[in-house]
Parts: sequence; structure tokens; C-alpha cells
Amino acid sequence: MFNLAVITRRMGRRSDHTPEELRSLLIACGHELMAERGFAKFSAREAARRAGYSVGTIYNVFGGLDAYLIAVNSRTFREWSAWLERGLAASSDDRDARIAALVGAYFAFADANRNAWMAIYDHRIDRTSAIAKEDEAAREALTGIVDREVTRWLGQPDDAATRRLVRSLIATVHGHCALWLSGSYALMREEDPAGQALARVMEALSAYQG
Amino acid sequence: MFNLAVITRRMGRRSDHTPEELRSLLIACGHELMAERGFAKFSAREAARRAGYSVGTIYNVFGGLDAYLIAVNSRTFREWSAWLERGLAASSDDRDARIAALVGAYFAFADANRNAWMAIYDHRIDRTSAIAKEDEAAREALTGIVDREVTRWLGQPDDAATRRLVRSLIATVHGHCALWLSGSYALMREEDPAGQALARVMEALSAYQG
DNA sequence: ACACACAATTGAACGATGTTCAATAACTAA
DNA sequence: TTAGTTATTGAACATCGTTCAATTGTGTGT
Repeated sequence: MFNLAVITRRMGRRSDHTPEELRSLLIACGHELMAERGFAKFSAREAARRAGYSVGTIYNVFGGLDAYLIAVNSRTFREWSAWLERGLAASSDDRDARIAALVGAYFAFADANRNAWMAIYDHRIDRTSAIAKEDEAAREALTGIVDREVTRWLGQPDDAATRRLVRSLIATVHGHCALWLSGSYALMREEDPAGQALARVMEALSAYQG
Repeated sequence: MFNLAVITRRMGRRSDHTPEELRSLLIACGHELMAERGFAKFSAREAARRAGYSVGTIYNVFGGLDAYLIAVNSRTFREWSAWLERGLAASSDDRDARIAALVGAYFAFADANRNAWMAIYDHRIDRTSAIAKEDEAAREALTGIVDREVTRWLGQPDDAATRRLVRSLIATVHGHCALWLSGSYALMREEDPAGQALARVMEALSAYQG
């Protein structure tokens, strides 16, 4: 008779990786693919394939595509934070120099990781699916760094008004960076968007100091 | 014998609409769909269906999806410009009031047309496909409005340095608006992003005036 | 050893998308 | 009326996200 099960499929539980390893592996491959292709051309199938697994595994491990993309983008956030800290560590102690180093590192990271950086903002998170605590922390860490540096520049304790300013400063720099990388407006003809962003930040800090 | 052509398909050239009308119709339906669904869930098939045509027509008229999306988003730009002009027309002649009206209208339009507004920045334009002249103009018109108002506030002729400042101010306001609508960062806890943006703009204008 | 239960992994199936293009209907000119 | 041209169609194809019955690796109990 006929044997229909000609090809034996490799499946079932495997001891190739622990759950944590598998999670990390999928995030690493997804992050790599995101950096290569960008958000619009990202494919969960392809990411799983690169990890040596099949689509369904992503849904098993993360529960859905949204959660997976959040995990992938959170990895970008962590790399971004580390990049900023490295930039600050290499800076002098002069307070203006530290702010300049921070803004410079912000732009440099986005420039060096365009697709991954833009993917952070390309992915619109549905409010229904809550973000994992560790990922939430990874995203807030970045705000924390800016908060710390602004407080240091001001030389005064961190209060509610300062945190409000910090968010506004982040938005200011973000706007310059986003329009620069997306090539929108005639901002394309601006050769030094980071410099402009820094100028706006320093004006705001000076005004806030009074 | 059998008649295989049981269903007669309505096709071929039709006198329902002139080429210009058809173009406008497709843009209108696409814009409506974009406002309803947002960029991620936009479908060319559905847009064409709403216009009473079939997918292929979009490719005939616009040459490709990218050009169609550019046309749809350019319509948003035009509505945005008109909205800003209306806001400025309703403002007093006080120079600070006009800047406040401009920033306020900027945010109000984005808030009232969230999906369409975000779609402008969600669509990454491939550098290969050039933008039509009329669409390029629609996008630059917005910069022109800001340029005019900033020049008016400064009370001095429009020069290269001023235009550079204008682009930076647009980026500043854009950053606040984008982070606000996307819900990123802890900016969600900011109840008045437009007010913060305006504060940054006024600081920059004051600093530039010297 | 062996069998059994459980857990992890698969990939076919489904509906929907963008894109292409031969077929065809509708218009124009003669 | 007829022939030629043009606009419009939608099936075809590859790909995507998503689901889930089927299958198999692993560990446990006896």
C-alpha cells in the first residue's frame, strides 16, 4: 500500500533551547530582521525561519504578533539606553557638554539603527494588550536617563515640574530626529538636525532655570 | 451547447467619470478609508470597491500603490493647511496670539484626524518614485504658512536663518504631537502637550530675536 | 524496559493583501 | 456598420497573519 507519511517532520518538544533561550533567540532574530528590512517588510515567518523554528512557535512563546514586536522593539530600547550611557561616560563633566553628549548620542543611535529605531514608532500598540513589566521598564529607562541628566544640569532635586520639562525635551529631540530620518518636509535640506535639536533644548533649559 | 460567459462583467471604458473625476473620487474614498482604519489596516481593494471600481483601476490611474498613498496623504496636507489658515483667520492680530493659534490649530487638526494625520508619517516614501509636483506643493504649503507667521512675529524679512528656525520649530511641535497621539513614553501622562509645545516655540522665538 | 501522559512544535488551512496582465467591454472614428 | 483603441476587470500568484489538529520529543511511573 501507500505510505503517505513519507517525510517525517521534526516537531514535538525539543531540548535545543530552554524556554528563556528560545525567547532570546527569537527576539535576536526578529531584531536582526527588523534592522535589515524595517517594520513594513518585517515577517514573523521569516524571523521564525531564521531561528530554526516555525511560525507557530512565535505565537506559542509570545502569545501573539503584537507581544513579539513589543519584545523586539524593547530590545532596541535597551540597546539605545546602553548607547546613551556610553556616550555620557565618554563625555566631560561640564554640564553643557553632558547635554550635548546626550542629544548627540540620541541622534547617533537612531542614525546607526534607522530601521530598528523607526520600528519603535511604527508599531502602534493596541491598548488592550498590556506590555510586559520588563519591557515597560526598558522603555522607561530611557526617560530615566534624560531625567537624571536634566536634574544634574539644573542642580536641583527632581520634582514634578522637572519631569514635565523632561518629557517635553524628549518630544523636541524626537521631532527633529523623526523628521530627519523619515525625510519629511524640507527638513531634508537641514544638514545638522542634531545641532538644531540641541539648540532648542539648551534654550528650554536656560528658560526653565530662569 | 454551453454558454460559459454566464455573467457579463461590467468593464471597459466608462463615461461615469472623466479622468480627473475618477482620480478625485479614488482619492476621496481612499482618504475616507484611511481616516476610518488607519494606515496599517488600509486596503487598496477596499478603497477601490468603495469608489465602485476594481483594484486594477488604482494601478491604472496612479501607476502604483505608493503614488496612490502619496495622493491620499497629500489631500490630508491640503485639509491641514486649510485648517491652519482658518485658525489664524479667527485669531487676533497680537503676534503671540497668532503663534498660539497656529500651534493650537496644528494639534487640533491632528487630534480631529488622528488616522489620516498619522498616515502621513506612517507612509515611508521610496526615494525612487518621485512625488507629483502638485503633491510636493501641498506639502510645502504647510511649511510656507509657518514661515509666513514666524517672519511676521519676528518683524523682519524672511532669510535663510529664519527658514532654518522654522523647520526646527515644526520639528519641535511635530515631536510633541507625534508622541502624544502615538501614546509613547510617559508623555501619556502629559495633559497639555500643545501647551508644552507652544512654550518651547516661544522660548525659541524669544532666543532667536535676541 | 516499557507504556503512558504531557508539552512543545509543526505546517496546512483560511482569509486577506499587493501586484500583474490577458481578456473584454465600451467608446471613437471611418 | 465596422474596425481600432482604450479603460476596466478580476483571476492568478506570492505572501502575510492567525489558528489549531496532528504529531512527536521528553519525562514519569511502574
